[in-house]
Amino acid sequence: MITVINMAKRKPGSPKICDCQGARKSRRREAVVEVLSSGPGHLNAEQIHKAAQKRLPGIGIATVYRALKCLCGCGKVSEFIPADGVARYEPAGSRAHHDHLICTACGCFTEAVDPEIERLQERLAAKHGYKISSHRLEIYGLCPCCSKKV
Amino acid sequence: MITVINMAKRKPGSPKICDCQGARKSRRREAVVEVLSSGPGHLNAEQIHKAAQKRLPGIGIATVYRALKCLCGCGKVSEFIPADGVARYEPAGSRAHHDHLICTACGCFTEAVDPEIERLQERLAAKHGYKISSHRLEIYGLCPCCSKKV
DNA sequence: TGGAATAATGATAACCGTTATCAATATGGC
DNA sequence: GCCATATTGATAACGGTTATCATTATTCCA
Ligand SMILES: [Mn+2]
Ligand SMILES: [Mn+2]
Ligand SMILES: [Zn+2]
Ligand SMILES: [Zn+2]
Repeated sequence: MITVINMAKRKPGSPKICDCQGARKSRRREAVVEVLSSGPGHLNAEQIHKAAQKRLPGIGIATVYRALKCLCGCGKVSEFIPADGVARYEPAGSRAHHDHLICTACGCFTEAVDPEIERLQERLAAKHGYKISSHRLEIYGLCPCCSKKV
Repeated sequence: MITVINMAKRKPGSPKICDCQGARKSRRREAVVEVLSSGPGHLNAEQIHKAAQKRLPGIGIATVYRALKCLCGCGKVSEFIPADGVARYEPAGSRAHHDHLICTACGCFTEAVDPEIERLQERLAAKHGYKISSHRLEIYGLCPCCSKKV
């Protein structure tokens, strides 16, 4: 689920949300964006931090978390939290919605979308009188690679 | 996702998994089962602890967590972790699989199943060469009650 | 039935991902 | 350059969960 930051509730003087919100530019946020857009998707904060340190050796983990919140807030990045409870991040904005197949053996992520499933979710929600704002579908199992290894 | 406890890896002398596994009977585990089977579903550990204390005033939170792990391990209870990261528990065993509609306003849970969605998930997984072991579908939005209040 | 073996328990420390705090630093408009 | 303030890094705090360990409860069998 994408963390939506409520702009209205921000205290004056607190950090701006992102470049697109009139905030100042910073090399750290740029580094985080570069890591996300160049590396493989579905990285967690620690992995992003390590990758960012190769570009900016002194960057702290708190700054990475702040940048991620920032970038999620303005839609450049999307966050999702799989069953292990550790948030993963992937570039968003130009990328379309998708669900995830997650391998229980190697932990890899495969992106997938079934338009019919998406439609049926709307139907299911409507049947129960719900107005959908978002959904989360994760399928756990063995990826093709790990299936062979058994 | 149900936490599966690997019996083969248990060290000798460590607590047995559950009554059904040859473990000793205990009033605390019984109390936790009673709370789960009598109360509303989708309670978290803290809520279960409070309810259990009304039956057994001295019961500790650690025992509740142990009992829940126990009961999940032998299939009497199922655990799922929604987007807030806090595990919820509901009686399982006799109950069939279902997905959840979760209200973003009041936090209530509605259980729902669409057989077609279930089938299409299998198809989607097969299309990507996955062997499904489990899945998680959560739909977030406004419940009928909260929709009216806007 | 009384112990011995050991499983279960409660208190609490530890853990881990994440967020808050705060003094120091970087940025941008003038 | 100067000032206002946004950003930063170090680190403490947080919240849910798990590990530790001494004490207590349960089971089994002599
Ligand atoms: Mn993805
Ligand atoms: Mn349920
Ligand atoms: Zn795999
Ligand atoms: Zn509601």
